[in-house]
Amino acid sequence: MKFVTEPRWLDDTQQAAWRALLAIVNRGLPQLERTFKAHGLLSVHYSILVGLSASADDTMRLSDLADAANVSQSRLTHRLRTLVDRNIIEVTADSADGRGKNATLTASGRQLLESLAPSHVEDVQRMIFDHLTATETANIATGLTTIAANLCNPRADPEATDLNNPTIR
Amino acid sequence: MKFVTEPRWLDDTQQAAWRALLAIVNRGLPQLERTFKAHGLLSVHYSILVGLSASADDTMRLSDLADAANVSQSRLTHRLRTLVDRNIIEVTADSADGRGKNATLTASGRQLLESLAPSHVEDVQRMIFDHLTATETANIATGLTTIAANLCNPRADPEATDLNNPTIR
DNA sequence: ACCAATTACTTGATCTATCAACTAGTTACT
DNA sequence: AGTAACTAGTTGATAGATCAAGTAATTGGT
Repeated sequence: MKFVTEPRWLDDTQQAAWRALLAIVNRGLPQLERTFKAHGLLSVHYSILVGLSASADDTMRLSDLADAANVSQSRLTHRLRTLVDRNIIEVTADSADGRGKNATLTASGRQLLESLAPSHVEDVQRMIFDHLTATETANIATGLTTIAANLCNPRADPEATDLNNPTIR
Repeated sequence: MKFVTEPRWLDDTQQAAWRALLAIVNRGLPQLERTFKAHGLLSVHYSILVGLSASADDTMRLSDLADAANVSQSRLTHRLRTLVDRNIIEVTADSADGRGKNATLTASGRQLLESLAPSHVEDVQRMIFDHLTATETANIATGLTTIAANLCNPRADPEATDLNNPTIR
């Protein structure tokens, strides 16, 4: 006798949510990419600029920036090349920690971000929020935020979960 | 005097929703990919199998299949290669329309799908729905479905919008 | 019946993502 | 102080995504 558990299939509501999410990701997001492509950039580049601009001095440690932009360090390194070459950001060695580097938004980088932002937010509004009531938006924000909060950090050690913490009393 | 409209910036709620969505896409979905990678497949492949299995006779026109899987025809063609080579699906010319082709799930293809599905839905449950109440799930389903319904079909002609239809009366 | 326009799908070039392996600097332990 | 383990970031190989251009069959207008 085998003890295989019956799969926890998605119910109709879950299916609808999941299918819709996949549609948004696979059809919607590529549309947003095109706005950036028109400027020779990717959405990753935009996320990097946004991440930096959110910092007080437009400067961030690369590892923190990767985290803010939801990308791996490797991917950040690769995508950073373009931005440095075009003088959109500058990367300097960290004086305190010889391993670390800091990325800073240049003046023209900030200018670029500010020129890109309006059309991007307009794209997002048209694609996403124009179709929702304020209540629906709030509901989605609540749910998605909860989900996002429970995603483990890609940079975090897989072993670092405390699932195996028995808490002996 | 310039007539530039002030950008429709995202409010706090919208920002939260959008940031959470990006986190789910950029951190969560790659995790799901890994389950498929363990079987030498991509999530695209899985979508293709799901699309086919949803059809009555496990058969679909390639263009319909691309639509069901939310991918371009080109991408479908490229990804189909693996599936055909491994005898997971079969592709045959359509007798009625000489241009068209039909993809069919083979017996071993269906078997593969059925072996993959349980771990995949478990992944989705753990990542998404385990963190939501039934009400939250329903709310998200409603909102995301509305958004998805308003995404234009990637296969549709960009000129085909009726925005320029003056409706002279 | 003809030919232009459209549809269905494929191809190949180019760019992007991922992953494992690598360098180098830092921390912690003894 | 010496060294093992860890952290920060880079690199390069491989594979996937995208896009424009291609082939071939079909439709529609005259």
